[in-house]
Amino acid sequence: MPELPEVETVRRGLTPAMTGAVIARADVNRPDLRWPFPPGMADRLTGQHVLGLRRRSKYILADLSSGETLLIHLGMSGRMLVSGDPLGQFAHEHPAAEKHDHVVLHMDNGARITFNDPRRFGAMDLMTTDGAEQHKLLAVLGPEPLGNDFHEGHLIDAFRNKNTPVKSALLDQRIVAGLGNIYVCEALYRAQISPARKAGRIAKPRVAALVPIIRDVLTEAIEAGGSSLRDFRQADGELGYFQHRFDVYGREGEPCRTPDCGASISRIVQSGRSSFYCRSCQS
DNA sequence: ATGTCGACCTGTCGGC
DNA sequence: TGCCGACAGGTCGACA
Repeated sequence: MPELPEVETVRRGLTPAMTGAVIARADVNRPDLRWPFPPGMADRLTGQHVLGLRRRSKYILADLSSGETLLIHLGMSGRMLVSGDPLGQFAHEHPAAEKHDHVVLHMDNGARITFNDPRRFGAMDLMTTDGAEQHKLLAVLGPEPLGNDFHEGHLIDAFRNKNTPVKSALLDQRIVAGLGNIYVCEALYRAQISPARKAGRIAKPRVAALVPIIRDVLTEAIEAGGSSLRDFRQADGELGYFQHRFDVYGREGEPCRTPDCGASISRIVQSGRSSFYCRSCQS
């Protein structure tokens, strides 16, 4: 589920349950996800106050009172389920444990945070909060697409002489950090740029136009609560479940939404990933 | 340096 | 019903 808007949605869902609360107990049910967990992870989490939850690209960062920061990545299939009743408004039962519940945080406010990840491409690590941005996984990241460092000049520079398809370039987290397969497809459709076009062969005004388009797509998706299951329990007890309306992603063979276009959406495979686009509108 | 590709995992779905 | 291949929201690291 996780590109930037989904991760931001998860972060916002976790915040009322975690920020200001204490991790009373941490169950670590296996030694690793994509990589081994850091030594003594359960002990290093237990008893810590959660000072705040930040997001960098697709990573959630939980700052702890110990001076350490917990890094969380959801990989392809990672989910964070909040259960219990942190706000004291309703009496929710904790659900039964499920297969692939790898880490469970029991908060002192009664909330329970369950990390479930069938494919185990996700990750967790601990680092000192001071200098967290130097963590190996964070140090290589490019600018936040919604931040001030992502601007026309940056993208034009990054694309200059690039021989790789623009689809791959936008998935490159060193160029801009947070896009994934869905939102790259959607942004390229709005920009009317073919995913197969070489990044270095797009006219500068068209590259520049991508910047506000990317910001818009991501902002709209965040406002919509992400494009996938919102599988955390809301403060009002609702199980959020939002389905975003895509223009192209997953719409192979369906009609292009551009008025009077009449073409149908195509799917091609680029570096092993599906790209959806309109051959008529995008070049 | 740059670009491509396999690898890491489990689950689901469609076709035969 | 069962088996098999294709595919899935990511990205690291090996290799040309």
